[in-house]
Amino acid sequence: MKSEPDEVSIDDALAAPDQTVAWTGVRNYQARNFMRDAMRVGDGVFFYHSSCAQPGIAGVAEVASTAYPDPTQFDSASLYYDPKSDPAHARWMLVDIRAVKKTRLIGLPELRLHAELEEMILLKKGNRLSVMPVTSDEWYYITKKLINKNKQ
DNA sequence: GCCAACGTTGGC
DNA sequence: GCCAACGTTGGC
Repeated sequence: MKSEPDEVSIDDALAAPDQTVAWTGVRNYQARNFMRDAMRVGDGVFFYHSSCAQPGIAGVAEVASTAYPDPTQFDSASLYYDPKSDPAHARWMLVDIRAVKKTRLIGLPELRLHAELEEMILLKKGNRLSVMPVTSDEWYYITKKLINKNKQ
């Protein structure tokens, strides 16, 4: 899951009550569908920093709630306000995310070095999704071999 | 700031 | 349903 660290960084999430943040602001249907339909409480999440000097995986987190309506869509003062969303049938859903730990920054160039990861949606040309699935093979490869790699 | 890639909108 | 125009994302 991508977050702009200027908005919510892994440090911000770790500092939040219960280390948990609501994943507000997703306004893409595919990304919403992954949160609404595919995520289960306890699923592992890579916390990715985007649109910043050093984009990459910055931490590990987990899904901490089932999907519910994103409150910012109904807040006319919010950047994420969506006047077309009907409160009776909310258009945008989100999940809560609990930060587990900060990791070393694993940037895109490093991820691209590994043939085991070449099918990652994150690394596909033109991908712009802010929420996307990771296969269990990719999850274990990154958590076991990259995150826990002896400090280089 | 640039720009490729993609999603959304809306006229027809 | 098509598709041009437009807006957004996000790495560089």
